[in-house]
Amino acid sequence: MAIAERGARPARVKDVARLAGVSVGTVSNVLNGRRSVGEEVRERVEAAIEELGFVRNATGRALRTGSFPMVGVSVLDLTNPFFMEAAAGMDRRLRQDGFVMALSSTHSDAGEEARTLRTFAGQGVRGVVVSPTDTDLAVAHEIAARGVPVVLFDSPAAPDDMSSILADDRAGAAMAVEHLIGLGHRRILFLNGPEHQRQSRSRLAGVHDGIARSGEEISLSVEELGSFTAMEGRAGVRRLLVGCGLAAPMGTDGISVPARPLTVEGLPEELPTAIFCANDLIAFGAMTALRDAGIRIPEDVSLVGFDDIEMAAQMSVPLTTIAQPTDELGWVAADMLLTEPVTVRHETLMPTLVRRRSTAAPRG
Amino acid sequence: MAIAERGARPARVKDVARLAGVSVGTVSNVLNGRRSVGEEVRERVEAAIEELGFVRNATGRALRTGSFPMVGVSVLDLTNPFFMEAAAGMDRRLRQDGFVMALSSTHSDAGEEARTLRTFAGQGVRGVVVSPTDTDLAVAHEIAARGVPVVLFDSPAAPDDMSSILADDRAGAAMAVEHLIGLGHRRILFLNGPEHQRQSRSRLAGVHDGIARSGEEISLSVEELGSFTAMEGRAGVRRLLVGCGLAAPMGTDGISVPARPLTVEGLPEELPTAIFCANDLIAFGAMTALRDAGIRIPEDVSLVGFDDIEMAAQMSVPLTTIAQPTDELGWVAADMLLTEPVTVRHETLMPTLVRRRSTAAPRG
DNA sequence: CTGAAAGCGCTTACAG
DNA sequence: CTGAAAGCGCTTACAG
Repeated sequence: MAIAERGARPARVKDVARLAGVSVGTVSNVLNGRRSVGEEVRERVEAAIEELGFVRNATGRALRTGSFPMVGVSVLDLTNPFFMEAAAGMDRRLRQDGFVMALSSTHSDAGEEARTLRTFAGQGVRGVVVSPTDTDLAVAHEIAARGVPVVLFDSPAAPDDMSSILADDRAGAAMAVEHLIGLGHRRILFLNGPEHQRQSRSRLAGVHDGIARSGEEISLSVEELGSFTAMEGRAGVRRLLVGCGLAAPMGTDGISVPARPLTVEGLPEELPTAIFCANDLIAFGAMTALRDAGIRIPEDVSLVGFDDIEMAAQMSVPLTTIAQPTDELGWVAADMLLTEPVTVRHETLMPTLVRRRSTAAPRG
Repeated sequence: MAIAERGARPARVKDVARLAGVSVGTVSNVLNGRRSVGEEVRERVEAAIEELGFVRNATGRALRTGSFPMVGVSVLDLTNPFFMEAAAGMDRRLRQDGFVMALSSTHSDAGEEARTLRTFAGQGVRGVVVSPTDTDLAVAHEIAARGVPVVLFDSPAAPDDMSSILADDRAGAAMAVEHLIGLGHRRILFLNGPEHQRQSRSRLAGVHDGIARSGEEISLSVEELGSFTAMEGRAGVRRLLVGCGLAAPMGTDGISVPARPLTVEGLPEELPTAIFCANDLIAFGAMTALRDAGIRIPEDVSLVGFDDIEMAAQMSVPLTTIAQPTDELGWVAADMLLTEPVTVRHETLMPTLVRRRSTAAPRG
């Protein structure tokens, strides 16, 4: 049996009006509290609504008012914990106003992003929050020009027709490096994400800031990974260890080779005493690779992440990291689209250092 | 400047019709390919659409056709990797048909779930997929009766007005236990989720199936955790270790106390040789706690998870686990709502064992 | 093959 | 304070 055939036709304003003995305009007025309605009439209408189980049809309303109670959210990857924690914050804010969150993943593909944004616009969303694939904001500008408010998420301010919100990555990265330098580290590796992503560039700048500000002589090496993932972090550290003769090359099956036993005295000079990872997922992979090689955290190598996703506190060595105010970032992004009048705004939130157990003074 | 004031008014069918010199009905016909339209006329209309950058307004369309190109998805927790990987599968299927996914988290609260479902229904969604909070499906039935197709996700078949899709948890759990018994394990701990969740009960039944089928004498202990999280898994193993005298109690700050050194001979008899965790997150926490105590995986204790979330392969010891066809589960759930005619269907998919490095023959 | 008209469910000036 | 009517953008019988 086809589902569509089931079920009683739901009640409409017209049905409510008839039952209450008033006009549909009056029903609408009590629904919206727009004009003063007589006490007695209001009660009759409310009783009718109750009796019929009437739920206002959002489509009809949207057609009239021009906007559907929905906000579109376009993210790069649905399975990225940082985005999802931010999405949870947006959801919280949107629910307050009875809005719905339309969520779609672009898989970092600009074409998919364009499709998604246009679909949202065609559906009369109240606004769109987009974590942009790259710096080409053409389609975002296009829908903004069509009157759809957009907020750029985790992205810097763009020319005046769109809002933006992000954490200060540069300052956060500087904090991480200053923390390490403060502990006494002088040989530091920065495992960065791909350079074409804005976050990578900002965090690298912050690393240099931190070093400059410390006034210390720091030996810094930077490795650019292909993505912000655990797999890349693991492979990156593995390459480093192979280079130092501390591990055999990765098996072709992608499963790492068991570590050789290792004594502390055996750690070569080239090995950094601290690794700063551009996000927690990279740090997670790095931790695995270090552990495979029998290198202890933080005794042999200190590790710092970025984001403070939920998992960070649960890792086998709880991770010291730069915490983004992730939930708040999401909440504010949604709020920018809901509080009237909707204007172009730019917000930068401050990250904070969260000390856990993966950092300590360097060995030796 | 308020954003709402910006931008040119977007083109409507009327504008296209005027430019092409035809009626709006004809424009609609070429848009929907419903009736044969003259070749020359079609070209004129298409040119006009192109020139005006016309995008069909989904709200007007929805009001007329009765359904908005959107599917509502209600999950228990937006930051749960299993749900998000499933949501990615739904998103993939929905995008194919230009549908949008409205995603909302109920935080396992029945009241929130009711609100979410009613909101979706009021928005004229094509259908709803819901991962139900508990066994009270009253509101799901309510919207089904109002004509909104619903599919129960990760939930068993309900009485005939709703579709359902899930993996066979019971069979999966049996596989896990049979794998361990096959390796020679006879003392097994099952770290289960809360008993009020259907998954926990099914997986426990599967554990018993596996033991019964093996014909071996197995010493099984079962510990029920408060939730399917890493934190709970970690705490559960920690309690076990404290009970065996292998670890100091957890510090009040929630940070575990450093492990005491431990020799293999020192492992007490009461310690299970294998732990089966009701999901990968629990296994992740268990791994951390074991590592803290200096217990090796798999040499001292074997560990099996459930779900095969992305992280499973990246853990410090890559996790042997029962893989749910998560993406497919999501894809099929969405497909059930999109392929016409929409009928009530029930699907059960089979999980599979994925062997990685966290299981081996027992010590001794 | 094409057009004119009705209508989906709601909100909002406009009269009264 | 309340009602009648117009109209948001589209689709679809119904005529021609």
